[in-house]
Amino acid sequence: MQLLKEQILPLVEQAVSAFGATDLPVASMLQPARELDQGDLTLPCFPFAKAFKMSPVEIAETLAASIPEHASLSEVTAINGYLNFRVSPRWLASQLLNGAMETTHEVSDRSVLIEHTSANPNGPFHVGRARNAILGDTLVRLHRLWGHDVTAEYYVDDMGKQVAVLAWALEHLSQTDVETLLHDREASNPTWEGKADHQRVRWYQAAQKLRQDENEAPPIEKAIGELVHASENGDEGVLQAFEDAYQPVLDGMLETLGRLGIQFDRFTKESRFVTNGDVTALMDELGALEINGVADNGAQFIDLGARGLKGKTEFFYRRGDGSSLYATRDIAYHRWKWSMSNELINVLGEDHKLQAKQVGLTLEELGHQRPEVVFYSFIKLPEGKMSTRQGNVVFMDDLLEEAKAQAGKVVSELRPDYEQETIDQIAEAVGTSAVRFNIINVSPEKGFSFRWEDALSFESGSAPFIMYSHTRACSIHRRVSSLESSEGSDALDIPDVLPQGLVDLLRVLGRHNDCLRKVVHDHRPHLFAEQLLHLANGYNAFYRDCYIIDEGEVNQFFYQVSELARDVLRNGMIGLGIIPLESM
RNA sequence: GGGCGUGUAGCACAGCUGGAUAAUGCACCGGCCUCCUAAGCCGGAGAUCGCGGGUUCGAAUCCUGCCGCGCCCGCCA
Repeated sequence: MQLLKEQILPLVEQAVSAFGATDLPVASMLQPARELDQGDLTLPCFPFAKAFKMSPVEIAETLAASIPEHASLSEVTAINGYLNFRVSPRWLASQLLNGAMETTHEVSDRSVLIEHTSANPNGPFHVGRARNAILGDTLVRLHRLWGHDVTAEYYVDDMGKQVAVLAWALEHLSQTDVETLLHDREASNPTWEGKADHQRVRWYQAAQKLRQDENEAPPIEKAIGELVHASENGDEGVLQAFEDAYQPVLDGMLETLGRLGIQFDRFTKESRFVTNGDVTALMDELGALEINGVADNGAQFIDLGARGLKGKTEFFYRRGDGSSLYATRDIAYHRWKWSMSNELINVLGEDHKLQAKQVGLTLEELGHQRPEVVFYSFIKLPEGKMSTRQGNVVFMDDLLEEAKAQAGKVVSELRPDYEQETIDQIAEAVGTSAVRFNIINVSPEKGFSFRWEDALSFESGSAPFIMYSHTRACSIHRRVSSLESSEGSDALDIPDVLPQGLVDLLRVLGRHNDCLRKVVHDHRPHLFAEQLLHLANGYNAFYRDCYIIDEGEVNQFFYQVSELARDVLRNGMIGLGIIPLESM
């Protein structure tokens, strides 16, 4: 609890220096207590034992006796060698209600560019890709909540083999060809008949099937190879044909993402860096580097072994025919990004780790910084990995429909008096929020198996649990507003003894911005999801212990705490992409 | 073979810049709606923190060796 630490650190430092030791890192040793029933902050005294020639238990006791009383503290105790500090709930309440949470935000003029998702536009958005989008968008939202200026960017892969395959298929295969080729596959869901991503992916899949056929493949490979080659050389006609092929697919994907509340500020096409000459200039620069190397056929690489890369150290950036590679263009893209922003964050799948390292080292070689990268492990189905090519996927569109249907069922049971339109709205909000939360709730590096039952859980550890607490606060707000014609007393009267539920809520609120700070700096949004669960839980206990409206009378102190919690909940939910409904 | 990541109750998952009784949800057992939304609240039971060594006053956390799982090791994207 930074709020408390600022107050008592000088007291603790003074008490410790009274022992005669001056250069001890008291500031970093004074830490949040893990055992919350023991206090809010703790100072383990074990490291002092040697220097002071006393037992930790004695040190803690001596220190406890020498800490003066302070408005922010209700209790200082020594237990088993720990010096524990308990915050004064009254002090905490007055701090929080007087805007302490506003001022703990970081003041910064940094502009942050977060690139995420950037999925190849070759088919509908599936759950396997969802971790990138949800993680990335949550980072965007949380940085904004913290006060950063953020640009969310999608890098459009508009010139690779995947788009070439799509373009080729749309040009050369008829609907009948496609359906014949895919006769043994599941038919496409009629719900999405009008959605281009769902339609065109069939062409893509059919082409992939043809490419596996020994007899059919050679001429197709040749044609596709020529297309790729032309695109890499900046052939505008081919690039235009590619765009015509993928843009409707991309639009369909973005529609799906929009339903999850995910939006982008900018789309940057890969081909841009080829056609504007950046890639050529980059390759010339790389060629002049000391660690540049040339292969037998004229292909060029730089040797990153001397820069700490292990394993295969040659990093190829130019083919024998002089054309660029994906990674080369990625480096050009990053140089451009550095010209736009002073902090770069990329969200990438773990399969990109090596590539990201190569790109980062190369950027450093060119005198740039490397971007920060958030890696995540793939989402699998219980049956195995998802793949658009093999058709083994759960489409996000289907997941969201199912989530909405399940949520709708719950709402109709719980609120039989609601009208259908209201039920639909709530169900949509609950469904999409639950899906986001289910994915953001676990740390990115951890493997994740998608399970319907988890994604559609609407109970305690879920988004609806948080949403529900928020609606309770909203309900109170509505009632109080309707009761009060004029504002109540202005001088706030904080009672001497506060109910436990209230104290616990204040403590959760007191830690809230500590959590957000850590989450934004370390790129670990799942910890913020956990914080919001604690906050919702804290609000529920407060709600149980404190009757804000008792026999028609509004307890102003309770109400202000409720309003603060409502505001923090709301902003936190927006930060996670959970929709803050006012009733449900 | 090499590199990176991961392994915590029946299931899922937090904690990993070393610190107290390892947190939370699901499932399981029991209690709470004549009072602000019970999608809630309270209580109970459930864990040799993958296995073996080491460092330390103290190890889920750091080091090391095994084992399981995932990803990567293209002049593909």
